[in-house]
Amino acid sequence: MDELDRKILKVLQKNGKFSNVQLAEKVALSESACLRRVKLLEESGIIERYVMLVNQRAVGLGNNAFVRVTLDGQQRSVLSQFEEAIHEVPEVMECYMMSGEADYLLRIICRDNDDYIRIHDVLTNLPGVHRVQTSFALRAVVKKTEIPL
Amino acid sequence: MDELDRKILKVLQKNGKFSNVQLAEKVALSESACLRRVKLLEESGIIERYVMLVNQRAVGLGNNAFVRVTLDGQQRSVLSQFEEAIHEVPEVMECYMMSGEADYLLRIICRDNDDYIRIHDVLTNLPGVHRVQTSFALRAVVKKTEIPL
DNA sequence: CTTTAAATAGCAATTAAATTTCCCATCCCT
DNA sequence: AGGGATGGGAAATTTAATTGCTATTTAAAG
Repeated sequence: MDELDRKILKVLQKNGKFSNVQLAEKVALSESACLRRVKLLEESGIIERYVMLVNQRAVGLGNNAFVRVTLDGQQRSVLSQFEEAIHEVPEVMECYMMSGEADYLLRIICRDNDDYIRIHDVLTNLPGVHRVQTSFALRAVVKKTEIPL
Repeated sequence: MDELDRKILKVLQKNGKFSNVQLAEKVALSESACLRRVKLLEESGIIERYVMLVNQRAVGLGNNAFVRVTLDGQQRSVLSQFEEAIHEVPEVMECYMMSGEADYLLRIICRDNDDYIRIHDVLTNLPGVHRVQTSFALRAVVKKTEIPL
């Protein structure tokens, strides 16, 4: 990964729709060389995938809630049962196993209060869940997918 | 937004690289009709943008930390100064204004402990910052960009 | 330093594919 | 029945991906 690769990644992180031709121009490289590099980045797994981003607000899912989950215990079986189950909850956008107080931290999205109640209920009844505590986001100040290179 | 639009969004959220031809086939629609719908979704702002996702781990930024920030006060000027400044910190992937305890919750990415110390220092010295408390993610269990439709 | 080998860039031509446009048909709601 | 919205098909245009080869650069070894 040299400077050119970083340049390519930066451009594509901003706009994944650029054609190889456009990209080549932006990074000041020939088309063939540029394509070669992109392919390598894809194969190496540095480039994970290309996606389209939907505006949460525009589809009525503008509310973000952070949920701290504590489990009944920390045995491997309890954890993996919970983790398997959490994958199936579509409103969970992120789920991290945490150090400190709670066992997991989730970001979930919801339409409104009633919707949250429904999801809260789902979470509460997931296997191994002991306690869930929620904090609501009032506003998203920063929301990026571009990682600094 | 009817069922067809949702179908289109679902497909494109999974893979933003599909050509209109491929997409049309997947959602069982003619190319022209499909293109028309995508254009409308783009213009309406429901489709926000297309991006390439980099594998955090693969570039050495595999650590996620959650930082709760409390400010000196809640006057509009304090908030907006902080918010403006936080935009300039590249390691901050998400920043939400929160209800409850802390004023803001951030997700930041870092290389390692030393890197975190550096970033912590940056955050601490942002305008208006009173206190920062960090929790580390030990592992990412779920990390999605697809919102349920 | 100089030589050599490997890696990477550039160029150009080919091949293939996708976007866009236009018009007509159809469906649906009032 | 009428009008608005949406779908289908196909042609025309534009654009991009891919390839093979040569030149150049880089890095390592002598």
